[in-house]
Parts: sequence; C-alpha cells; structure tokens
Amino acid sequence: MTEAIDDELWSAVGDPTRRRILDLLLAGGGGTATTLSDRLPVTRQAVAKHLGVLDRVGLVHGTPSGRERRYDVDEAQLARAVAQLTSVGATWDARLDRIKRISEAIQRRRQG
Amino acid sequence: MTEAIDDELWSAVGDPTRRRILDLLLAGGGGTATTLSDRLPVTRQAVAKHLGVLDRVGLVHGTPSGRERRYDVDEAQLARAVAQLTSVGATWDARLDRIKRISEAIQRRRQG
DNA sequence: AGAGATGCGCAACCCTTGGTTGCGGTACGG
DNA sequence: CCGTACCGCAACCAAGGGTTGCGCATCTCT
Repeated sequence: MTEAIDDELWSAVGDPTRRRILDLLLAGGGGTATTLSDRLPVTRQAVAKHLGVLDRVGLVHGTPSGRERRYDVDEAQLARAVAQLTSVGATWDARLDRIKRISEAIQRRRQG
Repeated sequence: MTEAIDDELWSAVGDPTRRRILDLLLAGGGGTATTLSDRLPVTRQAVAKHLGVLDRVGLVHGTPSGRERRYDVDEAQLARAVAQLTSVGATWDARLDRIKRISEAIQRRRQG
C-alpha cells in the first residue's frame, strides 16, 4: 500500500503551469503552443516544452497541420491521472482519520 | 474558479520524497532526520532539507530535544493540504465529465 | 572526568528542469 | 513572390533535490 503511483503521470500533473495548460486545452477544445502562450505568463517555447512532456506521458496528443501543431487532451489518460490524484488524497484522508482516532483514544485514557 | 490553491502547500506535498516522509511520520508517530533517512533512499541531509520546507509551510513541527530534533506532523495543516488535493481532483473530474457529455452529444448529433 | 560515538547544521558542489533569448526553417497569404 | 506567422533547435540561466565533507554539540561508557 505504498502509493503505487505512476510517478511520471503524477509529476506531469504536478507542475502548476502544466495544470493550467491542461485546463486551457480542456476549456478551449485544444490549442497550439502559440495560442496557449497568449493566455499564459510564459513564453511559447516554455509551453512547447510542457506540451512535449505532456505528450510523452500521453496526457495530450499533438497533430501537425500545416505550419501549426494542434494539441488535444487525451481524456482517458487524464481521467487516470485524476483518479490517482484523488486516490492519494483518499489514502491520506483515511490515514489521518485513523491517527486522529488513535490520539483521541489516548487522550481519553489519559484523562479518565 | 481558477484553482485558488495555496501553491506552497501543493508544491510541498508535490514532491514524492516529501510525501513518503509525511507517510513515515504519520505511521511512526514522528521521527528525526536520521531515523527517517534510515527508511528512505536518500541521505540524512536531503531529509533534513525536506523537513525544513515542510516545517516552513507548517505541515510538520520540529522540536529540539537534546542532540536530537524530533519532527511531528501537524494534522490540521495536512488535512487542509489533502482537502486541496482532493478538491483539485474533484474540479477536474467535473470538467472531464462536462467535456465527455458534450462530446457524446456531438457524436449523437453527427450520427443522427 | 575524558574519549569515542551519535546527531545535527552549514557549505560547497552536481544535475535536472522550468524558463528565457536567439536563431533558422517552413508553410500561408497578400 | 515576398513578407508574415508558426514552429523547432540550441545555448544559456536559476531554482531545487541530492550528495559529500566538514565542525560542533550532546550523549554514553568506562
């Protein structure tokens, strides 16, 4: 029960800029490095690099079209990443809950 | 609705090693840099640095005791971080769901 | 009490990675 | 056909995770 996470996926989604890129792609139904960089505080090249790593882990898919290169989100893969995210959260939730119960029990034993 | 995350908290739990450290602290009811590094594939100094940033964002609390420095998890703060984590997951879940529904609608319209 | 062991903090140093600028190449549009 | 727009590549910088090497303080054992 040691997390068992696809570390590449997590670290891909771990970067704030990449999260915003995914967000923009979802909201806009795809985009190019240039159009995305218009709406982000970083340069086109930075966005291009991010799109590269997102493509490599399969979260987006880029298709050349003329002089452009359009990127779209792979919803299934993103769904997997989100699932891992929430699963990690749930794991910690459970553990926190157990710890809380234990410490409460100790308190009670101490006081009475 | 632009995430509205405490970025320090997120990036603190974003690191895999720090997640493992928090995990170990929770499981063992606290620990020192040395005891933690025994159970991790990194050096004591690396662990010490991580404990430093975790302390800075309030996820753990270190108290000197003799020549040791014992660290314990701040459960409330960790709970907040976990909540943000799951909230981000939920946000994306919802968005993915909306996208999915929309694309299905388009499919249906296209086919008949 | 003194000597060795143990735990810590600080500093210097790699290497990876997010970010930038600066090109040159290629497709589009008048 | 020439300018414009989009892209990819390369060099470079800064931050951060990781390491080694120290020196200092505290504990422990005789």
